[in-house]
Amino acid sequence: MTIGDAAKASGVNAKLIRYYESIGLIPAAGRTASGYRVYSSSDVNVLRFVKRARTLGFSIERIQILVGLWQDRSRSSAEVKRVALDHVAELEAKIAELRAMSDTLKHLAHACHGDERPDCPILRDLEEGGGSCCHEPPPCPSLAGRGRE
Amino acid sequence: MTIGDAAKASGVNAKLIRYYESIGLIPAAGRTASGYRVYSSSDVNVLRFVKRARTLGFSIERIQILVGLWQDRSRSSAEVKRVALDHVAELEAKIAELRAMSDTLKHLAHACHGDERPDCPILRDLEEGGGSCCHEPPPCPSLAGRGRE
DNA sequence: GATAGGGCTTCCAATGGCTGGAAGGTCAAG
DNA sequence: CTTGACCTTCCAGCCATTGGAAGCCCTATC
Repeated sequence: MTIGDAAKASGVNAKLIRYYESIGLIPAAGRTASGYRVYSSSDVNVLRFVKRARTLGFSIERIQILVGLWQDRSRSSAEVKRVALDHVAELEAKIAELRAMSDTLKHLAHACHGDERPDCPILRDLEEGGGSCCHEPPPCPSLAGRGRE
Repeated sequence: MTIGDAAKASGVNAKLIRYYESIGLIPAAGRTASGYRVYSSSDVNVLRFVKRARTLGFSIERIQILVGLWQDRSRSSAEVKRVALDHVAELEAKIAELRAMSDTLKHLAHACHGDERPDCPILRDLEEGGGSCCHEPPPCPSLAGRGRE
């Protein structure tokens, strides 16, 4: 199997296969006399494993660990589960971060008329650093210390 | 004000200020005779605007647009709102993607005993490409509707 | 045997949004 | 005058790819 065949069989781009080899995620493939990389069906299985893991958002670093565990018959499922749950924790943290951004912006956009007039709470928030998302008429002197230190 | 002062006042790293200048996000600062960059308090306001926009996850490209609208007195709030809602849509798409990953992994991790035995549904999923996350003997047709499509 | 095409090889560069370091100039205080 | 904190530029790296250029290999056709 050439790299192109392995790419088709695994769903991983030939270019990406070379990259994965270059960073040591997968072992260096064998070569023909003329220098072409040669792959077996078990190499393709590894590539598919990597592809699926990437689809689930695992970093290359964690995939390296997972591949190692996968090929280690004396692994414990606890080890695998820990890697997975570490990743879940990172995903959840990222989701919470994006969720906060989105909610803030939805709130601001909701308060924005979205018409031809220039007045806009979104820009006001960006200008003021988000300190006072609610832009009430009273000049709120209590906010004097807002964000400048 | 030197770049260090502007950094302190705006909360944007001096290095990042130079970077923002280099990519054209902010205009090139004035210089002293000896080549030091000089900033005014309005420059600091721009930097704070950029910082807040980055905090809300806006791309540099969109921040450029937002800064332009901010400084355009004849802007319409509709333009600003559209930029914001485009960004919200991207955030929501990303959240959905991460949510799907996280849910799949949580499901798999839940099914994993997490003990000293090597048998692990997480690795099985990665191996099989996620085609059959439920590896039960019965093909569980009742689960057809939930999130799997 | 020449040629055309596809696939393979390597290396380099770019993406986004920074961050770090090296090598050197500048400035104020002691 | 020296120290040290600041400033300057440039280069390189992070993550996980993707793209392109230049050139070799292999097969098929004429």
